[in-house]
Amino acid sequence: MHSNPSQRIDLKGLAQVLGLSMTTVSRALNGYSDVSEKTRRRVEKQARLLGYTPNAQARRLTSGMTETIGFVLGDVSGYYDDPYFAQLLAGMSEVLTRLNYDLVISTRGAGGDPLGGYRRLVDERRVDGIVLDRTRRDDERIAFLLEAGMPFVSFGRSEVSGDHAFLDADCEEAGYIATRRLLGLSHRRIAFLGAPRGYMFNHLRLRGYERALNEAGLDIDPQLVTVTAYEEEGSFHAATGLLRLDHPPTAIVCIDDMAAMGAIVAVRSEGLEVGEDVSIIGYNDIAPAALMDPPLTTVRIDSRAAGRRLAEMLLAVIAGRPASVFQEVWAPTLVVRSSDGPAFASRLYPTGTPPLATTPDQPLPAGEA
Amino acid sequence: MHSNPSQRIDLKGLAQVLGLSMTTVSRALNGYSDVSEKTRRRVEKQARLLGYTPNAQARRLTSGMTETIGFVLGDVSGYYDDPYFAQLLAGMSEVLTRLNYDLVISTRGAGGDPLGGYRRLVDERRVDGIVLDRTRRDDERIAFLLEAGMPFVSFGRSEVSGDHAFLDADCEEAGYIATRRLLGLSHRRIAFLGAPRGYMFNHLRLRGYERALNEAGLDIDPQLVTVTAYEEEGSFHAATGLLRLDHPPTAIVCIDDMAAMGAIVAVRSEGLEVGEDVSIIGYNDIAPAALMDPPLTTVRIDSRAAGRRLAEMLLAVIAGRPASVFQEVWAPTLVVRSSDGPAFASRLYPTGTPPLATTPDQPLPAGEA
DNA sequence: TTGTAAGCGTTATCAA
DNA sequence: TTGATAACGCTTACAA
Repeated sequence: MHSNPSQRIDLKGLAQVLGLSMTTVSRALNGYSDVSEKTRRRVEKQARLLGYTPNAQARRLTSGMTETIGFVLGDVSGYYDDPYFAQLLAGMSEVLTRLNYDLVISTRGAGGDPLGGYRRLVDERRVDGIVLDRTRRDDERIAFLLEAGMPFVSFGRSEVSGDHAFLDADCEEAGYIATRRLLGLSHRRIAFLGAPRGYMFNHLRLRGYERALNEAGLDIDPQLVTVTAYEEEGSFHAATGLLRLDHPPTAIVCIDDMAAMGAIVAVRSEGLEVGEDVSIIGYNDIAPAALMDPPLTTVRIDSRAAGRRLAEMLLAVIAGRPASVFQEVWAPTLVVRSSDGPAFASRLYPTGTPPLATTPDQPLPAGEA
Repeated sequence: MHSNPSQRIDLKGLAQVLGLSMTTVSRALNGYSDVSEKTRRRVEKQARLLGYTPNAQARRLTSGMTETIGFVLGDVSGYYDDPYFAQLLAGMSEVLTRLNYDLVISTRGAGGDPLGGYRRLVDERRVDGIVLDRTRRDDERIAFLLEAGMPFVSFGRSEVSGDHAFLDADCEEAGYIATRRLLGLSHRRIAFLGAPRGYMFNHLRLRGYERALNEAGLDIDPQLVTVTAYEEEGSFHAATGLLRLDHPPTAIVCIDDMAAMGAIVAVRSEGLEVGEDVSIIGYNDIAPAALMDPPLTTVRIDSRAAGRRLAEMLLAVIAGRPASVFQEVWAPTLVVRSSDGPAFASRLYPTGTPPLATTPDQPLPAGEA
């Protein structure tokens, strides 16, 4: 493109070559109206010729804008194995790059401070705005950012969510439609394989699950509601526990597809058939979901689109639009594949009548035909 | 921590409060030796009290360092679904944060220029260094960064790799041990389900595959070497093609675990059993690999550790160490699980003698017992 | 050991 | 329509 990349030219140099002042050149390049069309063209041409590009740091210092938004990784062990996360990133990057914005990823940093990573971004003014995910019911990050006056948008709500921007899936609906689907397949003992209770998405999905059950006239059996360490191994163990109950579930609503994978393995290792003896429904619809065996029935949310939208919202908030305007809840959709099936196919309850939550009167160990 | 977060204090303000010059305060805070211990303590205490943190932009402008390294996402469609990528990021972040470095993620940007994203980072001096991945045999990014004088490190070598830092798995070895493993299980018709030829890792792994076959006295059957679009769907189709050959393979070496997932689905949909009729070996050992059905035998490389090491190397190069010192090739390890098994178990060749590459004399369609 | 002052490369204010 | 000049907040020669 330009002659010599190693010999950078700055605004002053460019102005000198053109016989103009830095001011004029700067304005010509930034599309100000008070520059003659002729001058502008001349400047633009020369800039291109000499490969001039403004120094981002200098521009940031003067303008007070960093043209950067931040994302803080959660704890370092296994949280972000989930492909949904890469999709979220890719989606954000798509729109950010278009607007010449950078996305910086940092981690929480050492030390117990869960706010550490956020403090750094805020205090050192490294970013113009922040994206949060995996919100908790009472999320201290939200309080912190609100008080610091840092623009942000969260992927997920919280119970303290007031005047901030967020994008969220309708988690309650997600839990509801998954459970409804299973009820429609005549399942009566349906388990909920969840994440820790503090997470807002877990809370809401569980609520949807409970609502569906109640509407069907069924009680909630606490034994069927589990909380995992939110990892695949955790879900494997949790699912195994469920399947070894005196009255095991014939269906499991899983908090996400990764958890569903763990559950599938658990079902198999108990000698049972997925989609027959035990139905499984996931959440997210990550790429591997369609390729699993059996292909996973799941509740889909488009994380790449979510990433794009989150970035757009944040950029708008940074630009000064009131944050509370941007509060979106997206409807998830059920993607039916093959990991669920009618309850009567299950060998767990050959008589076809699993006991209700409160009346365990038909003991029958798991894994028997 | 500090009194009023909305009312930032800068170096000048802090100096004023302390009755010192900016210089002294700056040096005290940056650990210079020519500041009296007493002054330093006083400064540090006051700084903490007032919640002073240096403005990152200003520091960057003066120092000429951005304290940021860059990573450019490949094309936007499905490349980074792979969990290995999230691991790489997490690993890099771990060490970067410790040193107060940021990681910025950008995309290639619109327009056909494959160097677009890199140009932006380099020209606008947004980063001190760059990490590349998925190198190609003749990688123009390497040439570009070399010429631009931008420090970088690549995850993967290239054929033009001279004086730059890289970390790579021993890909040839990886292809070799996977193939050896299958040969040891008496397989004779072993396919290679690869990525496009331009990729260096594909090139080397294929070489390892070929070497193992040759050492075993077997010819390479071009029909058994496929190139996919490097996505799961692509590998599904490619694997299906392989299985429908007149003389289908009894084993498939896959370019990565995601491809292996596609292959597994293909095997099943042809009515065959994974690990019996057709053995599958993956690469990477992503988290879901152990949870798949059957658990995937794969060649493991620790991408999180790789991420950490890449960051360390890059930081060293940025600090001025000669790049060519940092050229590491890591040995991969075979993780045996259940997706591979002895050739005699395959119903594809009941007589136990699959034809060699050049002499297809025993036609026997796939999927027959 | 501490302070003065000159940058770093922009953008923005105010005259001309 | 254009041009001096002053910020922006920090680091670092160079003096004291």
